[in-house]
Amino acid sequence: MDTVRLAKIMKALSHPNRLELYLEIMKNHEANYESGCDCFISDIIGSMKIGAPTVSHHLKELANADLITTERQGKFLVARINEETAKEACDLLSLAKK
Amino acid sequence: MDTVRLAKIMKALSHPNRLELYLEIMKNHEANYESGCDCFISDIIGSMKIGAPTVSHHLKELANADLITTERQGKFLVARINEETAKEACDLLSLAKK
DNA sequence: CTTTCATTTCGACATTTATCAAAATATAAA
DNA sequence: TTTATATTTTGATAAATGTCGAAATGAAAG
Repeated sequence: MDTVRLAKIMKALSHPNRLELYLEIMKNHEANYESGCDCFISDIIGSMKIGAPTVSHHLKELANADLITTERQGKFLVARINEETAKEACDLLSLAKK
Repeated sequence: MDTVRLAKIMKALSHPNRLELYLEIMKNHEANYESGCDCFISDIIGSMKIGAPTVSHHLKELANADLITTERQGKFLVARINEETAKEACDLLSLAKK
């Protein structure tokens, strides 16, 4: 992985509200992994301190960094964690703790 | 670890030049771990695309996020990786790949 | 078809930030 | 003490960014 791409991933997680959004999606991801349920953005928006336009903007940045994927299901938007990207970023940081 | 602190760590690694600086320190860190040598900033500056003032600024941000520590040795500045911080950040990302 | 609800786009604004040149400081060397 | 080298501070500037309100779009429901 090149430096620019890794920096992009880090940047996507560098803002408190956006990181919180990512962690929230991750929480749903883990909770619903076996049940097969999905993470609906509409459920998350209510619990966050920022408005819907800003959430939409942050979701695009997370998706643009390949940290999540999104898909529309009818009226709603569903988000999923891209495990591979998180793993790549983590692997690089891991070099420091060897 | 709280969200704000983790975001701060990510932010410190979110700029290509600053990330490169961190990785460069890490490289020295690993190369010199056994020999006990240190990472001299003066050696790094020449190989980077940015000037000394900017490097100094980035080092402060890395140190402020607890990603590195710095110490003056005579004329020179020495940087060391704080392994614990990298591990914390990595552990959080690891949640995604379980 | 109209209404309602979820999401996105647009336009704007205030804040942050990366960078550099120039000056200042710190420390070693001559 | 003077000179040379490494780093930091200051001041300034251009660019990026997070946020919101209002308007637009997509899709289901009545």
